[in-house]
Amino acid sequence: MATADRILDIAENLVQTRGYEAFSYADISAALGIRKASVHHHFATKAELTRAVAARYRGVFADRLRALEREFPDPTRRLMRYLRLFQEALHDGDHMCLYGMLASDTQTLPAAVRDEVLGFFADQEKWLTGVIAAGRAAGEFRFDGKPAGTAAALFAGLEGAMLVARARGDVPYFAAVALRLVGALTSGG
Amino acid sequence: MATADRILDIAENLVQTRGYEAFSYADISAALGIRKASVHHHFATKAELTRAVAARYRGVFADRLRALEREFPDPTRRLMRYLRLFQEALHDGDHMCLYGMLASDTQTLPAAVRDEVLGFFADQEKWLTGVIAAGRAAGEFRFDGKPAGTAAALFAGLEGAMLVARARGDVPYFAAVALRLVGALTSGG
DNA sequence: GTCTATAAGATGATAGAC
DNA sequence: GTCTATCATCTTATAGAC
Repeated sequence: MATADRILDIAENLVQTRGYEAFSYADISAALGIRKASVHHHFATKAELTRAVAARYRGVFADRLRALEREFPDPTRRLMRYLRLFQEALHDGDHMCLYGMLASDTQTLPAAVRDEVLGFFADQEKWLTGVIAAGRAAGEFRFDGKPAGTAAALFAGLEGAMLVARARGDVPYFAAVALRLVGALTSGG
Repeated sequence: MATADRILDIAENLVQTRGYEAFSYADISAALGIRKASVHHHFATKAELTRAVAARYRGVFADRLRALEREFPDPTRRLMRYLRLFQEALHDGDHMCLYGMLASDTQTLPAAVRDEVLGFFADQEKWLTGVIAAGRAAGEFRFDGKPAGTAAALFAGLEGAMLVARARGDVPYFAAVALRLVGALTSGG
């Protein structure tokens, strides 16, 4: 495995656990066993490194969503698998969603990273809107108003559930809240 | 107004906009117009300063909830006013909920501050549980399961809506998502 | 209570040898 | 690609004068 990829793996974990401000080249150097200068050789600046982490994760997640579309034609099952992706991102309850974490650092974030965060949020709302609209058309979901509004509320709910779950180190809390959000938003009046 | 209180005001704003890791004694010194050493005279360590900010805000918010109970006996109106408190915390779309922001810094937070964060979350879930239970008893709300579960989902949803809204600088987004969460969670099956 | 001065350490980043 | 060495700057925090 290439050094650049190992650096991205380590940086991804550091951002998810500590955030943009609280991780450093020294952390990566220690975890990988090479000097700080060597890390800079692969990613010259922290802005470029974090942008690369964000862009890679976004692509990986988009691939996973496409896989869900292939494997789970049923909207309800597709949505349940989507919840599982979020729960997996929590790891043992000590990782925040990469983009939720970066969002909390919005004010100090390099512009290119912020663009990836907003792009990821837009990706998720668009995908969820499609699933929810298909579910209503199939008679599986019931809700008022446009699908986009329900999708936005569901996505925000999942981000908040991850934020609180990680503060508590409580994965079952996330699972319970996520299920209730889906239940309330897709079987309402 | 006492210097200590002005320091707390400035620190509160800095935590809500930049987070625990990204604010410094130098920021407070510049905003207040006194030297860093003078800030340390009032709050010896960053841990103690942040703990004081967190404890004060928690008390103020608890007072506001008690005021809502006095002024709005109707559960639906009480809940709508609760949403307004969250929206006000967003300011112009550039402030995160103080505790949501600190929650994102969980891993690097002093233990005393983390305790305040978890205490605030518990406060909010308990209060919301009471409002929701009263609303169901009064025939205003309809939902399955225990009130505590619905309260947890609503609170998480509001935190997530604030996180995403601030990243976008979009207050109307928060208002729309908050209303939909309340609608779905309190008028469901 | 506020100041000047200072400390010890971390930060992101660069130059240049191997 | 990795290293040593170095840089300017920032961080939290303290000592002691006024």
